[in-house]
Amino acid sequence: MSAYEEIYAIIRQIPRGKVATYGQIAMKANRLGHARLVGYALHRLAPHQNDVPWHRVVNAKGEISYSIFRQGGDYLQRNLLEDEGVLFSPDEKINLKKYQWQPEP
DNA sequence: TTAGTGACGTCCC
DNA sequence: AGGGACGCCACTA
Repeated sequence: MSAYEEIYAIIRQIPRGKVATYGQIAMKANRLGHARLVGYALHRLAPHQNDVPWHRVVNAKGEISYSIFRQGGDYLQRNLLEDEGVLFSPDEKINLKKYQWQPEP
């Protein structure tokens, strides 16, 4: 089981209507402080891995982080989240206080 | 085997 | 308050 598969497994646990931050996932994957790995794992995520809710992963500020090379991707992610009931602030941010996933112990 | 790369987080002005 | 710089590890060619 590679480190990335661990990360994917954790992201799969994010419930519908909630979001998680990269740092949060890194922490649960026993990779404290390695948020970049989480980001890279998602970058490497193949399109057919539809069981991984990648759109529920945002940065620590509650903003959408997406590859700048994929144009329009941010719009797609926002759309998917709004579909699940996650509302955005006027400045395109998510209220983490309200929507951040709090993993069960 | 070595080097390059990549969806972030945090500290310091 | 806002912006800039650095660090970190896994994976591919």
